[in-house]
Formats: sequence, C-alpha cells, structure tokens
Amino acid sequence: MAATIRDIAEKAGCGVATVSSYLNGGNVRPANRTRIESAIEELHYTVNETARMLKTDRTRMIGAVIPELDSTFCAQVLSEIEDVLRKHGYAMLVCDCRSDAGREKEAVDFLMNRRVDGLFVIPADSSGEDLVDFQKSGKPLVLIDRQIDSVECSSVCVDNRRAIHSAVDLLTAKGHRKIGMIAGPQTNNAARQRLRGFEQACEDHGIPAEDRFVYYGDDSIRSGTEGLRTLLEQSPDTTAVIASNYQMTMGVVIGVNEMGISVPERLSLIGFDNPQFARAVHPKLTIVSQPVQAIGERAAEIMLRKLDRDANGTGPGTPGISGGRDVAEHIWLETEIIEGHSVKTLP
Amino acid sequence: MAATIRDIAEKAGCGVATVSSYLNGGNVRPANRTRIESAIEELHYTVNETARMLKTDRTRMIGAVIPELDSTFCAQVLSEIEDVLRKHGYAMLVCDCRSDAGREKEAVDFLMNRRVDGLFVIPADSSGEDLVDFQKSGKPLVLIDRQIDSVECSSVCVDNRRAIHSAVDLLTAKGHRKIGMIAGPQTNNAARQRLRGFEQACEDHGIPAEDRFVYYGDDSIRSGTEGLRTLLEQSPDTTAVIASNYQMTMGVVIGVNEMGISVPERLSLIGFDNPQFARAVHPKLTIVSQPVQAIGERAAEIMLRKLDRDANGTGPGTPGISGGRDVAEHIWLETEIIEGHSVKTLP
DNA sequence: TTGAAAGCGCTAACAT
DNA sequence: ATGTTAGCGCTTTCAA
Repeated sequence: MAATIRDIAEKAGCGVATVSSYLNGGNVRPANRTRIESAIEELHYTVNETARMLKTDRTRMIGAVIPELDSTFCAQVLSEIEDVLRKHGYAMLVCDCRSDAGREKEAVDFLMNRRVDGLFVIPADSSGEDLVDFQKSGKPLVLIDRQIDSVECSSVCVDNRRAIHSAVDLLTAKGHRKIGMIAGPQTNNAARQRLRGFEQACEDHGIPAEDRFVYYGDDSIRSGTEGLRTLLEQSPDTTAVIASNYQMTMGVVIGVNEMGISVPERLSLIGFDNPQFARAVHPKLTIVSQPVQAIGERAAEIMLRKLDRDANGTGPGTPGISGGRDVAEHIWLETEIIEGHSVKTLP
Repeated sequence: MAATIRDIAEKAGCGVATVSSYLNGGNVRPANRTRIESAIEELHYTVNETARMLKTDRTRMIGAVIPELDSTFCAQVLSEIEDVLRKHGYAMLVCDCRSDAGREKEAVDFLMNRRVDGLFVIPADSSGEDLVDFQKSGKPLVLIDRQIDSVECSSVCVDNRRAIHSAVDLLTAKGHRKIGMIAGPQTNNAARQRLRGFEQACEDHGIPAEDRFVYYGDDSIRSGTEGLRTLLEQSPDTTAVIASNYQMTMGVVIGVNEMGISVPERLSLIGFDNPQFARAVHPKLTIVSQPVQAIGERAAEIMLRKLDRDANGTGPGTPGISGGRDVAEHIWLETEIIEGHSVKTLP
C-alpha cells in the first residue's frame, strides 16, 4: 500500500495535523517542514485525493456531457476547457452521448453519482429534466453552444441566428434568390436558431419562404450528402446551399464531389466551422466560422468563478432558496464569415 | 446535505449493512427490500461514490492521456473506449497534452494522485519514465497506437511499417519511383515505424534512398503544407507524395489547393486516416485507413480484463514481485488502403 | 504552531 | 439474512 499521512507524521515525529497543514500550505515550523519533506521524499508519498474528496465534499472533478467527441467543434471546445481546468487542479470527466437523449440523461446521472463539482453540457437532445435535477444539487452548470428554455443557467453560445442570416446576406448580395438550407435536428436550440436566422433573412430580403428549400438533417455527414441530393432533386432551380454545421458541410462537399456538381458554377456553397477543412476543399469553401477557443475559455472561466464562490461562500448548498445569489450569465459570441471561392456572383 | 446510507437504514428500520448489501446486489429479505427501496425513493438517495472509493481503494475511473483531443484519430478511439468503459461503470478522465512531453508527465502524475484504476496512453513524446512510475502502482497500463521500448506493457497498435510499405507498393506498381514522404516526429514510435516502412519499401523496390525525398514534419496541418512545399522545391522531380498522418494529409491537400497543383496529373497523393475526408477531397483521395473503432474496442477490452483480474485476484498490489503474473498483450491490427483517384499511372 | 480526536459515507468482517 | 462495529486517509475543530 501507498504511504499515508500517518506514516509521514510518524517518520517526521509530529502529528498528522501538522502534516496536513503542511500539505495545504499552512504555517509549519522550519524544523518540522524539512523533516516532513524528507519523509515525503523517502516514502514517495502523494496525497490520496479520494480521501480528501470524502472529507471536503469536493471532488475537484468537472463533468462534460457532449453529443459527439468525434466532432471538431466539441473536441476543440473540450480541449480548451480541459486545459484551463487542469491548470486550476480540476480533472475533466468526459461522457460522449452519441447525440442520444437517453444516453445524455444517463451520463448526467452517472456524473452526479460521482459527485462532480460542476457540469458542462452541450445538449444534443435534452428535455432539460436531467439538468434541472443536477441543479438541485446547487452545483454549477454551464451550457455550451445551446440553451434550453426550461433550464435557467449560465451559457456560452454564438449568435446562431445572425450567423446564418449573414450567410444569406452574402448570397443575396451576389444575386442568389433560390437558396437551399440544410438544417440540423430541431430538437436542439442551436439548430433551431440557425433555421430561424435563415427564415428571417429570407423574409428580410423579400424571398418567399418555401418548404422545398429546407432539408432537415441530423447533424451527421450522411445527412449532409442526403440533404444535398434531396434539395437538388426537389428544387433543381436551387443556386446555392447552406450547410448549418460541420458534419453536414463535409457531407455536402462529399455530395458535390461524388455527384460531379461544379462549384460554384452550377451551385454555390456556404459551410460551417473548421477553416482548415474549408481551405482543403476545392474551390476554397466560404464558411461561417465559430470562435471555438473563445467559447471554451469563457465557459471554463464562468465555471471556475462559480466554483471559487462555492468554495469560499456558503458552500454549494442552499439550492432553491438561493435567493438570487447565483445570477446566470449568458455569453453571446459572434461568428465570422471566412470567404472562399465557393460562391458565384449571379448576373 | 444529501441522504446517506444511515438515513436509509433508519427510515427502513434496518442496519446499514443491510442497505449496503442491497446496494451491492446482495441477498435481502423482500420485506426489507421494499422498505429500503421506498426510503431511497423518498430521500432521493444516491450512492456517494467518493466514500466507496476510499473504502474499496478502487475509483472506477480510468485515465486517458492523449496528444491532441482535436485529432480525429484520438477522438474516435477515445469515443469508443469511453463507450465500452461507461457500460461497465467506469468513468474516463481525459488529459490532452498538446503533444508536449512535459505536459504528458504532468498528466500522468495528476491522474496517479487521483488514484485512477488504470491508464490509457497515446504517447506523444515520452521517455517512458512517467509510465514506469505509474506501473509501480501495479495498476494496468495500456498503450495505444505507439509502443515505447523502455516500457513493458500491453499495447494496441497498427502495423505501421506495413501500412506505409503498402502505400509505396501501390505507387511503384503504377510506375512511381520518385516518391516524397512526409514523416512525423521521430520521437514517437508510430512515426518512426512509418518512416521505416517507407525506407524498407524503397529498398525492396530498388529505389535508392535519398534524403531529399523525406520531410520531417510534426504531425500538424501546418507541417503538411510546409512539407509539400519543401519537397517540391528541393525535389521538383517528385511524382508522388505520401503523408503519414491525418493532420499532415489535410495540410498537403491545403497545399496542392493553394499552390494550384493538379492531382493526380502533376502529383500523385496518398494520405492517412479519415475516409470521409478522403471522399470530400477532389479528386477522391487514396488513403491508408486505420481500424479506429477496433483499436478502441480492443484497448478497452484489455483494460477491462486486467481490472477484473485485479478486482478478484490478489489485488493490484505486489507490483514488481508479480512473478510474471501479468503478461503484456500486444495487439497488432492491420490497416487498409482505400483507393481514390489521386494516384496516376505513369507511362 | 501543534497534537489528539472526531468524523466524512461507505464496505466488510464478525457475530448473531 | 441482518445488525454492530472498525476503519479507509484525510481535514478540521479544539486544547494546549
């Protein structure tokens, strides 16, 4: 078995409290300090975090529930968060839900049992009940990329409506009026907002709303390809297509490639996310780009601030009766259009 | 505070041991069973895993140390592992090291303090000391994608030499003799093996080894683009290029795109990983594809088997004196070439 | 500053 | 099958 704090105390000839105090940065007499240090060295002692967790009721672990690890957006955001978190001594527990509501709920329960100090969620398809449940614990919850109406908590999102709106603006400025939209699953807020942005933009530009220009995908590569095919079949007069997330963008590019559609001559394209991918596409793809790094940073920042307050304040308790003590912050970040050569100017 | 096992025992009118037994699937009298169940329901009781951890000296947490979360390969493998693990009640702690040796060591220490029951590592640039340290705890370690000479432990890898060798075979079969290789950082075994496969293949096909055909990248997108440029500058007679990981493949595709090089007319290309990306490239990219899912599955499988044995056997202890009790398994999986249209047949 | 002792919530040995 | 009890390794009063 590994050495314990008792072993150190014994070897250093002092009490366990002194060792504990030393470990936690308290004041210890120089004589004791050196003896403790050499004892630690000798016995290869390291703090048993699990014991600490039980005693302090803080695990220094944060959960992250995400729809798809294998999605650049999620991976980049998580990577950023993990970086910040670990610098502050927190570990990150990741649960990939494969965009499934049931698994999402399971994951939240799983992490609650493990007593994580806080939770990040990129909700794929959640009613929000599980999250409200978590909030009852009084621990911080931060939603990323998507809000949920029934859950009142902090969030970091981009302005999704505006993101797609500006994509439509760009297309109409170049003369497009028959614009196809490959939308995401309407169960999640981000996808809904993006579709709304599309509809709003069409209205603003006097383009009549027609169902035949909208395809409802499921954020997968497959549905991007399928969406393109469907759109072009049912509306051959389409001159431009917008794909509203990265996976579907890749799907659309696969589609034009395999169906032999020339871009932008026959069809103009605007994709989403991943500037590097956009550069790899020929011709370079015009995309809506999200500030992924900033999203991760801001989310981590909010979480750390809340954790800090919990650690010093009244404790994470008093849920429900919190009396407005915990104000939910909503951060909105802007997207940016990176122009490539995939949009043609119509005569 | 949340309800404890004592609260349940009290409310159900039995001893804590009975409740504990119930929670752990032991035999409990029907009468008690129902009363315990309703008490749990009423008090919203959930097991405090941290207490369980301390008592049982098992955290049911597994660490994963990886070079880059934002890499399809890592993300897919992790996603698979996490899936299997969670089904068996294990949580996954992820540490992204940004391909940095120092951070890798820190991550291993960090996870050791947290007393993870096991560790997965995709070593980016590790001397292996930190891993040997971990092994002293007697807990299972599984290396993925890359072995380390100085560390004797189980591993799941692909046959990297053969992977590149077969790529060269394909090129030579189509008449190529001036083949450029964009190699990864020689600090990691996988990259070394891939380069070795290249050299071996050249030798096998009677192609004299020339330094000017090899570029040493760092597995980044940037170095893929840079590698292509360098190769074509210093060896304009190059007719084909192999990129030896996904990031560099994307970099090369960006390069041909932005430099206006026609593929495969002017230059033939073979990439690595990510069949979906290959389909999105025009013309469809010929790639070496790794069985990512199988890699994750096998790794998780090995880990679970070892954990199981530790749980039932002598315990994870007796490290060092284990007397060959723990035989390291080495799994080798095969890669596959998916042909596209990026390789030209030379006259 | 330091030591003794209580106790976090759970499991497991033991006695019943 | 069930209750009692000790103790996992740590932090944190409380006295000294």
